[in-house]
Amino acid sequence: MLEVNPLPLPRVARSDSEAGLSIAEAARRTGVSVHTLRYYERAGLVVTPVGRTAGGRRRYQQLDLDWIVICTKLRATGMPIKAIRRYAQLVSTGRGNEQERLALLEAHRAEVTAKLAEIQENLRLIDHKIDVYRGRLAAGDADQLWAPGSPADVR
Amino acid sequence: MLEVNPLPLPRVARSDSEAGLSIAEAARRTGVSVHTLRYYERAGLVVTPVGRTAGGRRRYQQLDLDWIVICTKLRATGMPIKAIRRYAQLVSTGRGNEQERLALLEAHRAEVTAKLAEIQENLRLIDHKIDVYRGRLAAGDADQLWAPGSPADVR
DNA sequence: CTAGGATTTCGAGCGTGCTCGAAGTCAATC
DNA sequence: GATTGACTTCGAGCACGCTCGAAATCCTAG
Repeated sequence: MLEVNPLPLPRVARSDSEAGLSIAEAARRTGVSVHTLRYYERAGLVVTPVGRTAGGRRRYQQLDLDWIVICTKLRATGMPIKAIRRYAQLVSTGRGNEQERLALLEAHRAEVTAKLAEIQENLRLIDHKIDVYRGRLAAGDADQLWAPGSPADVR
Repeated sequence: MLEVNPLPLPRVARSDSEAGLSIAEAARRTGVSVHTLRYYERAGLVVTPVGRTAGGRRRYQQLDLDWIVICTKLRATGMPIKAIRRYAQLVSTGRGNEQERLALLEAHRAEVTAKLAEIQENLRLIDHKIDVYRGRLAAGDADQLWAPGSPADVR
């Protein structure tokens, strides 16, 4: 767990609405395209509204970036946009819905582990085929152990 | 290949073009919808043309089913339709391209293992969050260890 | 022979998650 | 002020992998 870091604010006036990173810089730091950043915002994935300058430009704070990175990680596990939106809603609503957040995460976790198991299981088929082909090639093309029209296994 | 049967040749018992399973039965046995079976065929995923009755109905043999199951397993690891088509082409072309088949499988294997690693890595975030929420709920809602506006960690 | 269910082809539609483009705004520099 | 480039909104477009539908045909039961 991270420690809360209460001190590091004295430098700049924090309520300055111009403070923060441009969308291009936020994209660079999170590894997400500016298009996708805006899409995520439109899709309701943000917990707290991204700040804006007087002129309407987005200004990203560290918290925004952190949340976006969390979103990308959830996406990387296959969590659908809708589920992330729901989770974001729960988080932004604040305390009192921890039970539902937990349920959402647990449900997704179950899907991920099931998917992992499925992939791993089917990866064995690929490994097996790779072994077969390596064996065939090592033995030389002409020397076929199996007849043509042979078991599906050798395909 | 099947023989055209314009003349009465009632003798050859098993090259009967009516033999084999209906598409509905093939769907039932492979766990793939009839729509998808036809789609896979259109998409060029089949190694050998599925047989037809005189009336034009598909008749699936065991080899066809086996291949379809292989396709579903490759799909389950995330192999794109295009790659499966390429692999099917290589297989149906026959001997002499084992090197390319192997390369295709190895390339896909690399993608799968990378994807697995990524999912597993990001699953840790989910596990961590689940732990946090379980801890929070076990400690009682009112007893928050962290302040509101706390680190992204507790979201 | 007729009814009706299964199957055919092939194009269209759908859900997901971006990705792009047009037209306009903002802001820094000349 | 004018130019230039980053940024804005919002709808459209795209890639993928199915999924569906319409109209015609096949085949079996009655």
